[in-house]
Amino acid sequence: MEYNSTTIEKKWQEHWAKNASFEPTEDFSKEKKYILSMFPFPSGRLHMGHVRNYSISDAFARYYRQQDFNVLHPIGFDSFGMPAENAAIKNNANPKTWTYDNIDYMKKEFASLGFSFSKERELATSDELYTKFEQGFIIDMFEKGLLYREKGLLNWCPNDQTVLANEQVVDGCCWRCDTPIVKKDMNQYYFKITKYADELLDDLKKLEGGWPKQVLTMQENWIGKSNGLAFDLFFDSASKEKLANNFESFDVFTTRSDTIYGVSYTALAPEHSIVTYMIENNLLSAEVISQIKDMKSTSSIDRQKEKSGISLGLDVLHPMTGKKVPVWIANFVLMDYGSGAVMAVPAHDERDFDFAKKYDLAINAVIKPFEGELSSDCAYTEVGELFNSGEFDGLNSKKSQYNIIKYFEEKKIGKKTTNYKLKDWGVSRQRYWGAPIPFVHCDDCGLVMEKKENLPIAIPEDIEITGEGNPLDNHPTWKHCPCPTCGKDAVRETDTMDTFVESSWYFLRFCASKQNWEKEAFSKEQIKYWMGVDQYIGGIEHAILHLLYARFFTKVFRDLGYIDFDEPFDNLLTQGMVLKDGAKMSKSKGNTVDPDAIIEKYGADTARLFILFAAPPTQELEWNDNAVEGAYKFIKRFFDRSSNIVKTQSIPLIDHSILSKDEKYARKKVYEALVRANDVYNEKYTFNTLIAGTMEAINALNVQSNSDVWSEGFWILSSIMEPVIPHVCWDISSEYFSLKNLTPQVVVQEVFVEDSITLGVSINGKRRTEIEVSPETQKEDIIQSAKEAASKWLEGKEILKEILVPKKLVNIVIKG
RNA sequence: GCGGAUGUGGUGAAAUUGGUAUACACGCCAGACUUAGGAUCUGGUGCCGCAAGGCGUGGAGGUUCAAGUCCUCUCAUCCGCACCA
Repeated sequence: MEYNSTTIEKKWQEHWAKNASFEPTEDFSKEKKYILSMFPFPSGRLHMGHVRNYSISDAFARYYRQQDFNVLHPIGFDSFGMPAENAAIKNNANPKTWTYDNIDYMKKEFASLGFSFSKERELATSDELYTKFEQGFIIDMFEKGLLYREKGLLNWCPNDQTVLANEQVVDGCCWRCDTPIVKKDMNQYYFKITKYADELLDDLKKLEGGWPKQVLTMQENWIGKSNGLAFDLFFDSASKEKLANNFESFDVFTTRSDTIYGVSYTALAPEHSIVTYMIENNLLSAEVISQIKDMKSTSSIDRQKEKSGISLGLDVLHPMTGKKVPVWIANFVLMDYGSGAVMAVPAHDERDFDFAKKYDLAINAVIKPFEGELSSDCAYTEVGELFNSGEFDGLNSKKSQYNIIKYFEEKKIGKKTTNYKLKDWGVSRQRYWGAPIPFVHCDDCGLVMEKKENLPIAIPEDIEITGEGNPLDNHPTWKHCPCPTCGKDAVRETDTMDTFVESSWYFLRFCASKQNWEKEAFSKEQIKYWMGVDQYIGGIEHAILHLLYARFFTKVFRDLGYIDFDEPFDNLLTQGMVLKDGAKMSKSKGNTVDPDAIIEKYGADTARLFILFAAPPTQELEWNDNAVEGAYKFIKRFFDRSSNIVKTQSIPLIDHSILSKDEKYARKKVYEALVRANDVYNEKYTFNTLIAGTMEAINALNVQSNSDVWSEGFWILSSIMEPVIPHVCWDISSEYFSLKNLTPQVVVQEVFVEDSITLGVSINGKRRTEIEVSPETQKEDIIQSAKEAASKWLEGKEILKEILVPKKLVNIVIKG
């Protein structure tokens, strides 16, 4: 029979659907594996990145099913978000219709690729049931003080007309549409992720080994913990007077307490409250005010180009010397880090140095190198010896930090402080297609949470999407509701949640079985059994955003008593990108390959085989049409050779000793592939080598004709390849083995016993020739024959040493 | 600047973790079968050299009987963060 991918794949996809082959059991006594790939946004069609992602997770899921684990391999859709709304604006479609149509299409694509997802637990985060549970969690978090509403300076995307979290601002631009963001002062809801900063940082240690180093480092940098000293700088009396005694002092933070004696000026962020006060009370000239305004409206990228500042005409008193120190505004001081004010030590900080040079400010050196001279051309930022530092003179600068912080603490003028780059997670979005934040604004009661029995607060479907303003806000009736507390007329919150809220707990929802699907988000017992995720697979682009938020939610849910573990994902595999012509596949570059077209031409098995064969999963994958063709040819050959199998219900018993050399070699290659397969699925994840091993085995089988060896070979090979090319393997397996070989395979050791061994012979480590010996040959005899074989190179030379590496080589060390 | 990674044939990539470098595949070359093939099959294919042989894992050193693998320095590329006080 000729290989026909379409009929074979259709046949087995129908079989799997009919038999619900991939549903996990509720038998919690079985060992489990939770295999999860990051769920897709329903953009309309799968792209090759998706195919790669799910081909990897499917290989794991199918392997562990064969190994008799209870496997959970769920799929869902991260279906809220702006593209749905943008599509609606563009095509005058309804976001819900658009989304669910896309989901239906993508589900068909999943099926046509043969992915073994659990169907029962399929979900879309825009489902009202999902919203209901999520809003319940939000209320719980609010009650615990982990969600709060506050006015703040926010990242605003003028194109998407919404606020963005810090994590969603990439190079000063919107992560979605690349529009430069602007700062906007408005009310916003925040998750108190900073409360967990230390734990999120410390627990990265628990993930070592299971997560790629790169991701751990990125999270560590993002949290950005630094230790230092915080203290107040007090104004002198003239300055206090200027400020009408509204300000006594301001707070600064430094990691370089050792440079305290070198402070020669201080700098405030242009957004600092003292600056704002001075502007509002006409303490600055019109020209200065306009300069500050310019500074504020400059994007963070442009601010980096050149340092600029303005003297405020104020002085503070140096905490150690009591000398006057001028106060400046500087564009490089960021309002959202520390207190928005710094002490400046130009002698030992490059930024401070540049600024001091530009504005001709004093440069007071207080650290000198242990050896050599201090240069005045640049800031000396290395460790050295303190001088001009009062009682601390002569100390090692690094070590003196301890003494100086201690001094501040004893005098009660400052204290040891830890700062983080991590900010609270702003979650409200001024958009329609999201889960409403379940709060109500009441004139009498203020901000009130919705009652849980009223959940979900679903979004209305009869909306008009114009692209201007928030459709929820514009809806004639939706936002009007009774106050949950006093019953008076009140107004609903019209902000919806960041879609990253949905993806922060979907992996927990997947643990819920269909029985209690409606009743509860998940049960403790189910969570206890299924979590943590044994293998999580997704793109590196989520290294910070999603993966940090999901870790945060896990810790919050633990503290709320829903779960009792700290980390959600035991192992993380970050797949590489799919490239074509050296660039990431993207519509804008026009270098995409449509998975549907590949499936139609070659079949899903070919697509999956190519993707897993062309590169290890963590590396970039370069698309190559010829190599896809090659994968197709291999499957055809694989299928074609299966005609050599004799039908059997169990693996054939073979007397190895009577086999020919070729037959023995073929068996060895088959079992080598099996050994490699176990290695790959359990440890290395380099599917490319497993596939290469199978190809070698087929090549070796092909030069012999023993039907038992063929049958045994296919019994094993179609088992280990099933996770990769499931359709053709099920077809062969059902035709010849009644599917009985899709089980754990036992490695037969006898095939590795060789009749003779080929050893390389090296002289001084350089390979010269080889010898063939029987496995029983004694060391002396082996070396003797090695010498004979290499006599040409040994003539007249003095032998210094003879080394035998069993089964590998002989190395003879000679003089000269 | 800080951090993380990666450098192996014409190409994608292997190398049992210190033991015969380039498995497997793509491409290319030759041959067979063909009216023909971009189908199939067989063989060849790191570089230099007629050969013997020499050279060869970004580069330079080092450790070792033995280095793609370990150490030191260095170069290049990619990714992330970045005026973070």
